[in-house]
Amino acid sequence: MANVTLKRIAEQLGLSTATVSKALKNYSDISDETKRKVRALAEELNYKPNSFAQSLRNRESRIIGLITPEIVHHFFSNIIKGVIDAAEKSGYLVITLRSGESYETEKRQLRLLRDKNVDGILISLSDKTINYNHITELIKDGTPVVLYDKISKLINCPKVIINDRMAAYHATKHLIDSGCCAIAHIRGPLRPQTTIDRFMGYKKALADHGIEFCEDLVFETSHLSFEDGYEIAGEIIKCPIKIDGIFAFTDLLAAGALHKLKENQIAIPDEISIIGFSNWFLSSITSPALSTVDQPGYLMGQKAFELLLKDIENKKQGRPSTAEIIEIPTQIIPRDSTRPGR
Amino acid sequence: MANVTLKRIAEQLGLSTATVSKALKNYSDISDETKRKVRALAEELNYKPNSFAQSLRNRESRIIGLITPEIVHHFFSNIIKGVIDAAEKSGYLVITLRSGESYETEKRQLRLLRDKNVDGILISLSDKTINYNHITELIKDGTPVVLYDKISKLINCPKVIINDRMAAYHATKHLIDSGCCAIAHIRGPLRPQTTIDRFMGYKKALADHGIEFCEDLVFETSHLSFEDGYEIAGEIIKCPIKIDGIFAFTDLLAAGALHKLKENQIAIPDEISIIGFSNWFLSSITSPALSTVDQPGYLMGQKAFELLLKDIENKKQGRPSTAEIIEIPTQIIPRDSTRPGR
DNA sequence: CTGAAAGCGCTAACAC
DNA sequence: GTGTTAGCGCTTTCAG
Repeated sequence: MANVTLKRIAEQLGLSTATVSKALKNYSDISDETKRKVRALAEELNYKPNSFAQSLRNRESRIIGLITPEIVHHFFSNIIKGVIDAAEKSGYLVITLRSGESYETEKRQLRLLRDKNVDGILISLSDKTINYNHITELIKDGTPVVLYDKISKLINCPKVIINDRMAAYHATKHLIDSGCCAIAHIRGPLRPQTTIDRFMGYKKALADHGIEFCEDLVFETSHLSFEDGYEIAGEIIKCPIKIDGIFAFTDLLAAGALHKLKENQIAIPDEISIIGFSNWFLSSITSPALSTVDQPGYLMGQKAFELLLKDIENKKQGRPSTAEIIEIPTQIIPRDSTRPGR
Repeated sequence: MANVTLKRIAEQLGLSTATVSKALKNYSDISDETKRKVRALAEELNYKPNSFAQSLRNRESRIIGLITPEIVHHFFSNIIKGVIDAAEKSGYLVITLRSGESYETEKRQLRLLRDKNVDGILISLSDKTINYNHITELIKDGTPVVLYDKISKLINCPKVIINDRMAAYHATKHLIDSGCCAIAHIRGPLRPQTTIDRFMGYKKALADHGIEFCEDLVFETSHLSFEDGYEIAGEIIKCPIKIDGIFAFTDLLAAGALHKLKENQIAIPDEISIIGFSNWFLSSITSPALSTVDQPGYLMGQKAFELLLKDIENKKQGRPSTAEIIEIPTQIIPRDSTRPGR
């Protein structure tokens, strides 16, 4: 039962632990003969280095932390997958934590990760995060941190984002190009940057195409749920202005709206066109299938890890963080809820 | 920059590290006065114990490993969430790994986790796992392991499962009760126990209700994808026997089949009724909404962690593993793709 | 009540 | 080529 340690191997071979350690690490100053013997015995005894001892010595855990607002979520689960896959390839393991969009939870989890001495942290800010001291202090104390998706411009560190403004611009333009001229926007809550950016993109697209912006065509929701989309579509139907296009903040809202419109025998895309955002799986199987904006979560996760790895290396070398910002390109996925553009 | 250690606190206070350590741990043999002083300084210097040193001493990491076949997956992501939430409540962190249904990957990841000295491992077997030595050896070596969802009866350890056989029985019965008598089954690949169990449940339900089992009504698929469901529905339509009910192995298959049937103007549920399995989110938003079997992933994840925790405690106390098996109840969710039963 | 000392298992600088 | 030594930071006897 007693664990196999370097010491044990050393004793059995009449060597010192130092020699055994070096032999296993293939140091050049150990004779081939010794290396052979050491390796053979290590193999035989099924030796495994004790990771705690290694970490203690080397001051690195080869574990990183990942904080995500949600796990059961098409976009975020793709990010998680991207991070975990990329990390594993580079010899890192990932501790995942779910903030549930709570500021307090986010703070607590950051502490948990720091207490575990993870080598770095990836975090997407919760919608309720109003203050960034918990992050900036962490960075100041030397923990590499990379923000992904929901970021704050006030934090100086590497980031991976999509250009929400541009993506929303193109989504809106897609509706305009296909002939819509009274375009509603179902937006999210005021706080997160993504909501603001998508709203701005929407406005800009209207302006650039000579369509007057109208406050009454913007519907705000807080839950980003199917039900919310459904409800709001009810308002859209009743709206005195005859709306012929909808750009929804997210696919779930769009799907809910779609459902309501269908119930009301409104022809889609001919009477009203709809475009969502995120390219969730569900958008491909509604009928009609939802046009949307693809937001490549997996890629985003990979890139986020790569940035973090770079920063971890920088720290090791005593170099400063790069604070590099990677923008992941998005893409319009035209399906059957919008008409072909010209 | 130098990290705050016990030693540093001890020096500043003219105490020994032993005393400081005990004071912080509130040992009864330290004077209140000393405790007060130590705590105050620790607070002031923002002392954080070094987790590597602690782990090395205490031989525990308070980290567990979780291997899942997939991450972007309604059911499994719910399990992950359940595990992570439960673990966090008990002071454990979770390293998640994705086997991607590969036996080799699964083996490698088990090794990674063991090398990191995690306190225990939760694993759902990949569909391609044909040999269980990698698991049994781990258990023999003393690592607490709990299997969830995709298990093997040949491994003796705690498990959390759903009663697939029973669930499938009830799903099939639901179709029978609503008047179907030529019921097709879209099943998964041969290997995993879940496929076999659901198939058995289907057969048993037919038998118990005087419906003859017919080989030709069983369609096998390997991908469990929307497309596969779509393809197979094509075969179902062409089938010489007039099928009036479909029990699909999973919601995705059912949704694909639904789509094909609708394209062919087949009335659902009147001409053909469909029931899926898992209660994925998507099943609630198809039209008609899919009847299905709810498989509570979140609960499953929680229970899996609880069992693991018990086993970790058992190991600490030198007691043997319980090998307890928890069966999570499932529930039929009747929606609009089946008729109301009698 | 407090401290000295040993040691968890590993690594690296420096001798020999 | 190999060994000695000195820790990494913490916990826990066991003395005093």
